[in-house]
Amino acid sequence: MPPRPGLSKAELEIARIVWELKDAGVRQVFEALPAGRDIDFTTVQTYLRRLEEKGYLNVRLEGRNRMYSPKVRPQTVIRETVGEMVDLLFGGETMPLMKHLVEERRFSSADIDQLRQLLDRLEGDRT
Amino acid sequence: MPPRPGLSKAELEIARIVWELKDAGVRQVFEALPAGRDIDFTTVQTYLRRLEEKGYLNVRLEGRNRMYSPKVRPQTVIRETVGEMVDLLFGGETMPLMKHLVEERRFSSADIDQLRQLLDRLEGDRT
DNA sequence: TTGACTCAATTACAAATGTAATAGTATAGT
DNA sequence: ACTATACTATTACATTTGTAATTGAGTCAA
Repeated sequence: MPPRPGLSKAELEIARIVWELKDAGVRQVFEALPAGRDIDFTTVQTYLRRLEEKGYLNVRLEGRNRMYSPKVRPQTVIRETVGEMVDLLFGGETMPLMKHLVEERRFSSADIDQLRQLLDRLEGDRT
Repeated sequence: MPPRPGLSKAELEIARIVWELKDAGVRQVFEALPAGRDIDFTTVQTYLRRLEEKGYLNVRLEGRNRMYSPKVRPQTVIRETVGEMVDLLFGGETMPLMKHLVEERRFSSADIDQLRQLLDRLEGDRT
């Protein structure tokens, strides 16, 4: 169903940086890596190239340099990735994942309130 | 942090079947595959072997046959897998994922109610 | 006892992934 | 013009993953 090959972990990590920067060359992406993420400049290059090959990024030549920008929206990638995980871990059902998250991950009271509001809005929209 | 190598998609698929069957030989796992999942018997064998090598399954000889059973609880695998995905997609924050799920995946009114109850309980327990 | 089966064990192998070295080319400073 | 810089492009390579063929050994039916 996804018209593109899936992203690997490392690719996803790099894609996120490009989403954030909107438009960036290898160097910028490289420098935007979180401190402590020890990875070679040329490795970042490879990931960016693969992201482009897979259809996730646009490339444009800025002089001699390649500038990368998002082609597929984060939301789309998120939807596909989460969907796949729900299939794999929960046989395609979302509720068990929700349950897991609510029970296993820590939420603040503010978070809980926010979630309640989300639910209210959701129900409102549907009715 | 995870003391075991991660699971690949195919391995996860097979692991889920073993969790369900509790204790099963290759043949049983093979037969428990969803109709339409076209995969060779020996491939299932390979996955089971790898799952054992990676420390996710126990093996025991039943006569001449290997019987596999879960060694790591589903909950643990789920926690690790979801955690990794949250890191990768949302920089470690759970709320954006919750938001995504609520907004992008379809929930029935019953689901929504159930979620509310979960939240109530959560808040109750904490207070 | 000889196939037909059923399993397990071994081996295979291409594609994907994580990671990088190397080589080539333009650019900017001296 | 020459060299250090900064990029790009090409190539590499081990590991993991998806998938299976092959080989060997025990078992059952005829």
